[in-house]
Amino acid sequence: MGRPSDARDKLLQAALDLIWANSYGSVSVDDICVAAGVKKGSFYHFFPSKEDLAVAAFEEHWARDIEPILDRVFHPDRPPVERIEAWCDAIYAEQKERFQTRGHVPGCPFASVGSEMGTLSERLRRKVEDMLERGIFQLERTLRDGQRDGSMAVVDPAAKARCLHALAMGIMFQAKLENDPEVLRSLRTQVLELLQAPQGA
Amino acid sequence: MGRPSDARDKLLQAALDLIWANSYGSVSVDDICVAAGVKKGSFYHFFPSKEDLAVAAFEEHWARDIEPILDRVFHPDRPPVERIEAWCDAIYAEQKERFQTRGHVPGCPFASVGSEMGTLSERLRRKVEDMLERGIFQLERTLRDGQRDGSMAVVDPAAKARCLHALAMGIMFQAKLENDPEVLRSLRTQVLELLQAPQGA
DNA sequence: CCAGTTCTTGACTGATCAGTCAAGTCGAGT
DNA sequence: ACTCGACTTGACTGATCAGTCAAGAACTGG
Repeated sequence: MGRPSDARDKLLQAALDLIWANSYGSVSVDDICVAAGVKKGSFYHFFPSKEDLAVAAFEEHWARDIEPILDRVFHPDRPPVERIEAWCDAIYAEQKERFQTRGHVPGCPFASVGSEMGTLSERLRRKVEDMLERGIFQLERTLRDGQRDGSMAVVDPAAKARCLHALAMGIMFQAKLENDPEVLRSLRTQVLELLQAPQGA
Repeated sequence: MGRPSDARDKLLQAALDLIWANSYGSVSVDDICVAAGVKKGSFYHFFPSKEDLAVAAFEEHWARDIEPILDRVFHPDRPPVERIEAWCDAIYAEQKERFQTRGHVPGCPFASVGSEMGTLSERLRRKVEDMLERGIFQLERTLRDGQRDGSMAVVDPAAKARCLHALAMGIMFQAKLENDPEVLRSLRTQVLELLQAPQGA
C-alpha cells in the first residue's frame, strides 16, 4: 500500500560510499541526498537522523557485502590455514578493487568511523564494536580448529584472534595512509608467520 | 619586538587536546579558541587555517611529548628486547593515564586523524605519514640490533617493524573502541610472542 | 473510482561553520 | 617618551549545517 520507492536503498548506498571514501563528519546530509538523487524531505521520511542512516548503512553493508564473503572464506569445510589465507586475500582484493575504481585505498569503514566517532556517538561506537566482534568471532573459531588439528601453533585462540584482527586493521590503515594497496600483501605473510604455519601457494 | 603573547602555545595545546579527545572534523576553530581563551582574530594572526594549526600541533606534540619518551625507550644502551617491552609499556601507560584523567581511551592521535582525513587533506596525510614513519624507524633499528645479537627471531627487520607498528595501532584502536585501557596489556604479550623472545618481568 | 497511506517536493529555520577586517592596545628598542 | 611593529578585540560575511513542515502526488486495496 502507499507509494513505492527505492529512495531508502539509494540513500543507504550513497551514505556508505561517501562515508567510506571520505569520513563521517565530512559528509553532509545534503551530500548524501544529492548523490542518491533524493530530496532532503525524503531523507527524513526514511531516517530520523544522519546517525541513524549511518548505523543502517553499516548493517546493510555487512549483510549484503561482507557476510556472504565471510561465509565463503570461513567455510568449515576448508582447512583452517586456508581460511586464514583466504581472509587475508579477501581483504587485499577488496581494498585493491576500490583503489582501482575510485583512486583511493579506503581502509576499513568500520574502523575509520569507529576511530572518528567512537568517543562522540555511543550508538555508532556500539555498532562498530558489534561489526568487528563478528569478524573476530570467525577468526577465533578458525584458530580453535587449527589448534585442534595441529596445523597452527596457537595457545590462546581468543587472544590471538583479537591480535590478528588488530594486525589487519593496522595494516589496512597503513595501506590507506600510503594509498597503496600493495602494502596489504604483507598481511598474509605476517599472519602466517605469526601462526607459524608454512606458507602455501 | 612588539607585544608578547602565549596565545600561539595555548592554541596548539588546546587543538591537540580537543582533536585527540574527539576528532578533527568535530572540533571547530571556535571550540579551540574558547578552550585556549583566545579570540578568533588572534587565531588567524598566528595560523592561516585550521589545517595549519593541526599540522603545527602534531609537530609540537611529537617534539615536546613523544620524542623525549622515544629517546629513552629506544636508547641504544638498552638490550633490544627491553626496548620493545618499554615501547609496549609506554603505549599502555600513556593511554591509561589519559583514560584516568579524561574518561576516554583516546587512541593514537596520528592514526585517528590520518584515518579520518587521509583522503581529504594531503597535508595532514603527509604529516601523519611522517610522524608514524619516525616510530617505525626506531622499531626497525631495534629489530636489527636484536637480530644481530640473536635475542630476536627476525628475518626481515623492515617488514617486521611495520608489522609491529600496525599491530600497535590496531590494538590501540581496539582499546579506544572498547574504551578499556586494559586491552593494551595484550600488546606486550603478543609482540614478544611474535618476536619469539622469552617474556621478561 | 475512491479512500487511505506512503512518499515527494521545495521552501524554510536557526545554528554553526571558516575566515575577514579595521580599529585599538600594548610593550620593547631607541 | 615616543614610535613602530606585534598582538587583541569584536563585529562581520556568506556558506553550509541538521532538521522541519505543509501541501501535493502517486500508488494500492477495496
